[in-house]
Amino acid sequence: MMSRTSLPDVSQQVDEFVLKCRQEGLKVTPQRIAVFRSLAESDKHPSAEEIHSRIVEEMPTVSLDTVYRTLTTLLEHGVIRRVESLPNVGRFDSNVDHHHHFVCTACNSIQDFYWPDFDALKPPAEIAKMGTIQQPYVEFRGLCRACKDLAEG
Amino acid sequence: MMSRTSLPDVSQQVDEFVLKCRQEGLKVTPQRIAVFRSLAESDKHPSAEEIHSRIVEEMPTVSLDTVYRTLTTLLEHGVIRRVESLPNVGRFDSNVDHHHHFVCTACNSIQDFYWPDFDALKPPAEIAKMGTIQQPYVEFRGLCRACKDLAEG
DNA sequence: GTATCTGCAAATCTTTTGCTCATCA
DNA sequence: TGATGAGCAAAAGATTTGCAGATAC
Repeated sequence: MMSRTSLPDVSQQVDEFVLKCRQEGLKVTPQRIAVFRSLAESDKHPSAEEIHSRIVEEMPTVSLDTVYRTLTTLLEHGVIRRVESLPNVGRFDSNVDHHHHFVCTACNSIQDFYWPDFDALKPPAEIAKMGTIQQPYVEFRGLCRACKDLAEG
Repeated sequence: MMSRTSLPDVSQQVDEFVLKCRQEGLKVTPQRIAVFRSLAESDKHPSAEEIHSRIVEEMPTVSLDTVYRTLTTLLEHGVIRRVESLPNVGRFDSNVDHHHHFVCTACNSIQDFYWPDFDALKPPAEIAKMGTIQQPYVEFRGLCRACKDLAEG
């Protein structure tokens, strides 16, 4: 897999996006293209609000709720991704020890685990350019036992 | 570090909590104890709402905003932790390739990176009991270059 | 032509805040 | 007693939804 430190070819990404939409039975509208292009042009992992304020400049009538709806639709079709794994509700933990999480993508349950082999691993060299690590954290996303059993029926 | 697969001793944790509050100059109130105890008793990483509905049973006048305020205070003093690293605003990514993130805890910027050495690592055995992994994901939390330079003046 | 999408407005949900009274140290 | 915290109510911020008109295929 190619690293994306170099500028991605946005128009090519948009072309692929259009194809993917057709494949998925999604209508290709100017709003959807604008939302996707804005996301593809940015390396800042923007919020819905930020995407909206960026695209209103060229498309003044686009509404924020269309941006939200578009993002949700594209997420559901796997065209884009959300950085957070959990829905927007704060979740808290009285365990302040260094530990990691297994997050169930179906029921949003969270289980703690420890992983000394990971803790011993040396971060990749390119990280030094990004900043100073305070906490290395692993999240395994998947189906928990209960949800898997349910799914397999 | 001890694994917490066995039931933690909640009253001992509450005792430590009381000491920690005194150390930090925080008043020890019944509401704060109730919030902390509820969190310590749970292994479900509950939300503010869930903590509240749990403690109103024994303390009917406690308000939800007190729970929020208490959680915020305890977070600020490092007594508890929030599972998510980012504030409650959805952040999106057009890069659906397998990759990891460096998240700045000061400015919330996010940088992508790739890490084949991690991808090659075998998950700990205890994970099998938890469920089926779909995506292993690493998040390095720390200060990005810009924020670090700012902090160092 | 028709199912799907957009824009608008309003609603919902989560979290924060100002104020006043109560309480812990 | 004096600073800090709690409760109430209202506000703020993020996201979702119902509906009527518009548009992609």
